[in-house]
Amino acid sequence: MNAIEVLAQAGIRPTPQRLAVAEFVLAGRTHPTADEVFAAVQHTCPTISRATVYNTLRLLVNKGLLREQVLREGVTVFDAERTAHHHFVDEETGQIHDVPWEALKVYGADQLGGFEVHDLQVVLRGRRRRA
Amino acid sequence: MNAIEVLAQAGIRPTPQRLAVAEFVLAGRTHPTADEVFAAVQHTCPTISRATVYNTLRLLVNKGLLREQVLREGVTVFDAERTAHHHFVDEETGQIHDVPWEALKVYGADQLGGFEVHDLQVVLRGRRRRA
DNA sequence: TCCGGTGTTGGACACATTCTAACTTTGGAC
DNA sequence: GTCCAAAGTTAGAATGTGTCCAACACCGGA
Ligand SMILES: [Mn+2]
Ligand SMILES: [Mn+2]
Ligand SMILES: [Zn+2]
Ligand SMILES: [Zn+2]
Repeated sequence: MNAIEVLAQAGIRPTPQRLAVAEFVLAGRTHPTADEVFAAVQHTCPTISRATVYNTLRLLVNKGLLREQVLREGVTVFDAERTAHHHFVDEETGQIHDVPWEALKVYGADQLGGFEVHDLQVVLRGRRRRA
Repeated sequence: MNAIEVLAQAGIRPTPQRLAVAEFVLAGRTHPTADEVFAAVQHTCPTISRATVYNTLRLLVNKGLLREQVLREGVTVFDAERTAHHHFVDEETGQIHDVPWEALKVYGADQLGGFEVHDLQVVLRGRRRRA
């Protein structure tokens, strides 16, 4: 399913700007910031404005096609992977890597009295080992 | 051990400003932002500047007396609890609650090939059940 | 074709944080 | 006790991320 179809299915009118943003952000598994999306999208859509990038990202988040994650200081990153998973943050490069849900087991969350847990993830920080 | 002793032990000259910040931030188990520290500290030290609050917080972090946490969008929060623990973020109030390390068990982190994990925590988001 | 709604744009604004440059305080050296 | 260099503090400027706004452009149905 290509970007046009994805937008159509979500009831989003597929303007060139929205297509450019959606194609970039929904395809990769990097965890780009809004500004990284803006920079990337300018190649295919040179006149796009920062406001439209922010508007489109918010739209995609509200429609459930994209998730926001609070993983880096001072910026929001966007995540096209919508199924539950964990994150490893490389403290040197800032790069964020997905860790599959099945790779880690977390026990005890359902027994935390007083907390109604809507979302849970393990956040790991460290260095990615060079190959 | 009071704040003066803590600062002395870390080799930090105990100015009135630093004492006010340290007394507030090291005592509580809330997870205040820099601005919340600034507001709180003005009661005891009305002339303190934002720059000094930021300087002192960074100093405490660098000396290992305080930790920074990336848990809320757009702001850094500070954490006086230096032993490993997890966090529950109330999505309504923004309040952050500590979850004891022993309350949750995480398995599999040591088998993640390619990642050198320096730090690990479970981040839970949801609503705190009202009593 | 016309028109109202929708989308886009650049710049203004808001907020968190860092930087800067001047001023103040401090703790020895003498 | 005086003096000085180092350390600390300060207000405000600068930077960076994100939102808001008002004007303009586009589009789809009457
Ligand atoms: Mn959200
Ligand atoms: Mn840190
Ligand atoms: Zn992810
Ligand atoms: Zn904590």
